[in-house]
Amino acid sequence: MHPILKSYFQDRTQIDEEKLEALSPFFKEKTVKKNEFLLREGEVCRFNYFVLSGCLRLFSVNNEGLENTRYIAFEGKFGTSFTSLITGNPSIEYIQSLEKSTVLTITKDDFFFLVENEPAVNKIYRNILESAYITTQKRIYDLQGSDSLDRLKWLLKQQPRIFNRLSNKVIASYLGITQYTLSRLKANL
Amino acid sequence: MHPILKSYFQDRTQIDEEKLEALSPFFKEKTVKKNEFLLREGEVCRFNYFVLSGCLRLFSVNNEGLENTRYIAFEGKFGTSFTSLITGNPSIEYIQSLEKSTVLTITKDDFFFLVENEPAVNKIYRNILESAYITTQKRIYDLQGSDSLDRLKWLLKQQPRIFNRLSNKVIASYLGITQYTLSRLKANL
DNA sequence: AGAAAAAGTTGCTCTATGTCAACGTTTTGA
DNA sequence: TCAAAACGTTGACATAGAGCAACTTTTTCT
Repeated sequence: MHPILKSYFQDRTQIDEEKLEALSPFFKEKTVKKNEFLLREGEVCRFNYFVLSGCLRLFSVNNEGLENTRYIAFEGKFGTSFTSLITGNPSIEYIQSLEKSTVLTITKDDFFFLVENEPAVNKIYRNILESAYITTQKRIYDLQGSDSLDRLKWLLKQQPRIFNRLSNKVIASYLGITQYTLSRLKANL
Repeated sequence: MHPILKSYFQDRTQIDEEKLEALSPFFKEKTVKKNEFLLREGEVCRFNYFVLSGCLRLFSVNNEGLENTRYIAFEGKFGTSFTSLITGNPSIEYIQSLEKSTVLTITKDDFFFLVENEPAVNKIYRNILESAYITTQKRIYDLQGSDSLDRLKWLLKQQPRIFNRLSNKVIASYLGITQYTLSRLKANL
């Protein structure tokens, strides 16, 4: 098993080496170019992705054609459209690599089979959902109750990788503001 | 076991009657007055709540003293500050009843004990987290990418109970707008 | 039932942020 | 490596929604 995924499991479960190796074949390594799409709006999501290097972003396009970014998965994180994966409905969001990336892919069926039958994967899945809950709770309150400058300051402090590695356009779409506003805020920091 | 909670389990798991009855003693019925607080900001959350009648809201108060509502749990739903329950950290949000309500309470320790040891409760917890994921994904995109009127229309269609049973003040705090704006939007619907 | 408090409405004004256009800089890809 | 495209910045202007105040209506509490 790839050492980054191995650490991920060992940090979150008490799984033994033997079981870890048994999980390994479910994950296939895949290289994706910068800006490549792993999922488009309207498609049913069929994979869960674990990022080894690079990063993936989850975003949607609203009525006016503007992009809104919901989540960035950096190296050492799972990232997929769980909503589509869980419901089997077509995705309302896109998955796109923002850098040349390497990911491990596991199919939806394999993933949920392991969730049901392998306690360590059940635990991992619970952990993913719990982490998502915690970060989105904060995110909803931020989007409802903070102005752009406070959101930017928070990003700078709590998510420096987003600020340092990604384009202004993506950062703005993550903060829920235009690139123009972001550019002005940065000039006044 | 209370019939509403029983249906909740039976709709989501294949648990048998005997096991259901074994779970029953973990849940204690509690009556709460309208506007009563079950959790305040800064307190560590110690319970999970299942609403039998009435409703609970989860909200926070921002820097300027304005309330932002994140979630409303109506009858037949679990509602608590899972972030505080999971992390053990003091809550950043309040839990308040908006109507005279009856809830079943289960302690944090009992709840997580059952999540680990009773497959049906593990499944229920997974289901709660998955539902939260699905609704908050949509909510983030709405807050980022729709204007107030579109959010109101969506609420009207998708969450009529919120629109019909709750005060304008609460509805506004759920939509992330002021009560003034909501009042004007309603006049123009 | 009736006083007091809370909630809702509406006019006026203000402000943060969006929109559009122009222009310089960086990145991309043949 | 160089042209084209994408990205970033900034000014001028537009606008959705906030803030405040005055007033009416509804709810709460004793």
